[in-house]
Amino acid sequence: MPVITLPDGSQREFSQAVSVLEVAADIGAGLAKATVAGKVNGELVDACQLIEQDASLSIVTGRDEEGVEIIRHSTAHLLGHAIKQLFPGTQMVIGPVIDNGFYYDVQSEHRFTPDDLEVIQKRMAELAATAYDVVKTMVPKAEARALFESRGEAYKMRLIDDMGDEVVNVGLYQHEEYTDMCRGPHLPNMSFCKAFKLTKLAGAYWRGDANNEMLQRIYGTAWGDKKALKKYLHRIEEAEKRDHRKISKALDLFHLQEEAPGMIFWHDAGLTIYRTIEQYIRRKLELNNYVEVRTPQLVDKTLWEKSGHWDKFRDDMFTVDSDSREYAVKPMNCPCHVQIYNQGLKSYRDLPLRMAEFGSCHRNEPSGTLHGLMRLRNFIQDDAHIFCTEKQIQSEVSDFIDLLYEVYADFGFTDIIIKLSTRPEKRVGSDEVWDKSEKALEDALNAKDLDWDLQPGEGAFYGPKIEFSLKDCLDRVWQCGTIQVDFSMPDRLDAQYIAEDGSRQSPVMLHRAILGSLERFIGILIEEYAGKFPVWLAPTQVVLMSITDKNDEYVASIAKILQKQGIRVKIDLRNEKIGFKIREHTLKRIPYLVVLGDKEVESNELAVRSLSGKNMGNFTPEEFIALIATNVAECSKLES
RNA sequence: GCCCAUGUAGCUCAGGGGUAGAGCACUUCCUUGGUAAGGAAGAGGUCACCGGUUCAAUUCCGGUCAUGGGCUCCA
Repeated sequence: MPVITLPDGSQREFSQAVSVLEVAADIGAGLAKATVAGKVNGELVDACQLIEQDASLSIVTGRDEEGVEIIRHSTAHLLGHAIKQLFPGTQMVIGPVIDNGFYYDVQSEHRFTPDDLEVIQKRMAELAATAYDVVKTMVPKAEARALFESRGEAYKMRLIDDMGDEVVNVGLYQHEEYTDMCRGPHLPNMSFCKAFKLTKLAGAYWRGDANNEMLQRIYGTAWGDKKALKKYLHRIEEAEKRDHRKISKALDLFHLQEEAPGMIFWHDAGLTIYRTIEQYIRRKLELNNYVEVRTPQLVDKTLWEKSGHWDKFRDDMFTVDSDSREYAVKPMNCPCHVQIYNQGLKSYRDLPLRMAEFGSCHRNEPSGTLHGLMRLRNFIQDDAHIFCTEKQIQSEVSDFIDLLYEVYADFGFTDIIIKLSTRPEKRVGSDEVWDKSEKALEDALNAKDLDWDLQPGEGAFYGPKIEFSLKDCLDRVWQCGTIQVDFSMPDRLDAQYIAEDGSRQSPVMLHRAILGSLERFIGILIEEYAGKFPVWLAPTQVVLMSITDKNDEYVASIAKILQKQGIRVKIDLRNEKIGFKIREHTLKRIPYLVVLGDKEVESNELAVRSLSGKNMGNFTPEEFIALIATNVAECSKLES
C-alpha cells in the first residue's frame, strides 16, 4: 500500500506497487504523456520503475534539465539502433551523456565519414518518428554477456567482465531489434527524440588510454524540442565568431606560420595588449613585494638532470648541442631561480623571498595538442617562486589566492574553476612531505570558502598544486593560474637558509603563476571580450578622422596632444567619406572614434563616438583626455 | 603522438584532368563628402610542399608539413 508524496506535498495512496508512469497517469493524462522518468526519493529511475514502498516522487519531463539529459542518453541508443541497421559490422562501446549532448564510441572496419553521419542521422529520425516503445529488462550479467556474444559485441562483453561482483543484474534496453546495456534511466518511448543532430567525428582511445586501440567517436547534440536545438546551434555559431584566432586575424594581433609551429609572431597591435598586461602584472608584483629577475634560455642538461625534469620530460625538451655540451632550452624557470637564490648565504630573515620572472619557456608539445594561443611550444609565464619556511606556506598560499582573485576581477573574470591536484604515481619526495603539502593547499582553500574539486593523482611530480582555470568561447577549460608546493626541488638543487638556531635548513618553494601563460590568458581575454577590449587594453584607443583634407592640420595637432598624454591614438586622413571610415574602425573595435571637421576646427573641440555607436557629443581636448583617463582607471584599477 | 577533416590572391571563399574565379582589401584616377561601404580602371596566384599515374595534374593517388575538431599528454 505505497503512499506517494509529490513535490507539492500532496499524497496519493495506491493499493499495490505502482510504476512512475502509473502515478503520472493518475495525476493526469497530459503528464503521463510527457513523462520521461521519475525521481523516487531523490533518485532518478525509469518511468516503468515500480514503487513498492512509501516514497516521495517527482515526475521528470522533457522540460526538466534531468529529462533533457535522459533524452540525450536515449538518443545515443538511437544512434546505436540506426548505425547497426546501416553498418551491421559496427561494435558499440560506450555512449554517455556530455554537456549539451552525447557521444558514442564505436569500433568498425568502416571509416565513418561526415557523409555517413548525415545518413545515420536521417535513419535515426525515421526510427524515432515511429515512436516505438523502449522496453527495459534487468537480467543477470551472464545472460547479458551471452546476448552480446551472440551479437559480436566484444566491447560490451568486456564492460560486463569489468563489473565488480556487487553487480548482479544489468539493465538492458530494447530498441526494437537493437539492445543496449545501461544503468539508465532511459526514455519510455522514442517519440521524445525529436531534436538532435550528429555533430562531429573524432578518434578516442579505448578506456581513455593511449596504449589502447583507437575507437571512432561520434558526437551529437540533443534537446527537448526543435526550438531548443536551434537555439543551441545558434549559440555555438555565435561563440565561434568569438574564436580568438579569427578575431586576431581581423584585428591584426599576431600570426603563426609553418616554419615556427606553436610559436607566435606578435604584431604591433597584439604586442601592445601583451605589454600592457605585463606592465599591469609587474605593478601588482611590486605592490606585493616580489622581486623580478631574468634567467638564461639555454642551460646545461646537467641542471635538468639534477632538478628531475630530464627524467620525466626529456622528450618534450628542445636541446642544443654546442662544443660537445648539451644544453636544454628552458622549459620552466624554477631551477634557474634556485640558482639565483643560491648566490650568497640566505637567512631565515630573507624569507619569504618572492622571485618573479616573465620567463620565456619552450616545450616541445605533441603536435596534435597545439591550439592557437592556448597551447603553444613557446610561451611566457608570469612566473614566480616563493622561497619560504614551512610555517609561512599557509599565509603565502592565502595571499596568493587573494592576489589572483584581485587580478582576475580586474579583467572581469568571475567564473574561475578551481582544482586541487594531489600526488601522482610518478613522483619525487617522501609520503610525509606530500601529506604536509597537500594539507597546506587544502587548508588554504577551505579557509577562503571557495568551491573546488579534487583531482587525485594529477599533481606535478614534485608536489601538489591548485589550478585556476578559465573557459574559452566554446566552454573549453584552460588552466591559467596555479600554485604548487614543492619540498623537493630546493633539496635537489641545494637551496638552504640559516635558521634562527643557526642550523641549515631547506626552504620550501612555492611555484606560482597568476595568468599562467600570457599568450593563453590573452587568447581567453580576446574571446571573453569578443575583441572589444576595454580602453586600458585596447591596442588603439582613439582614431581621429578628418572630414575633408582641409581638416588635416587640426587632426595632427589633436593627435599630438593626445599622444603626449600617453593615449594610443591613430589618425585617418584618407580621402574617404566619414561613414566609410567609421565602418572600418568600428570593425577594428576601436573604443573611441573622433570626427574632426570644420565645426570642430572652429570650436576647437572633438566630436566623440563610442564603439557601440553612441554619439557622445562634443568635448574639448582636456575633457576628452579626462574621459579616457577616468575610463582607463576604472577598467584597470591600476594603482599609480 | 593517435583518429578525422582541411590547405586556391593580403583576407573570406567558389571551382575543377587541358588560358585560374568572386567579393573585400591593394594601386591609380575621379569625387571634398558630417557618423557602419561614393564611382571607374588596374595590378595581384608555382592552387601548402615532395613524389607518382597521365600526352597533360591545381584537380586523381601516395608521402610530408601546417591548420581545425577530438583523444592522449601538459613540469
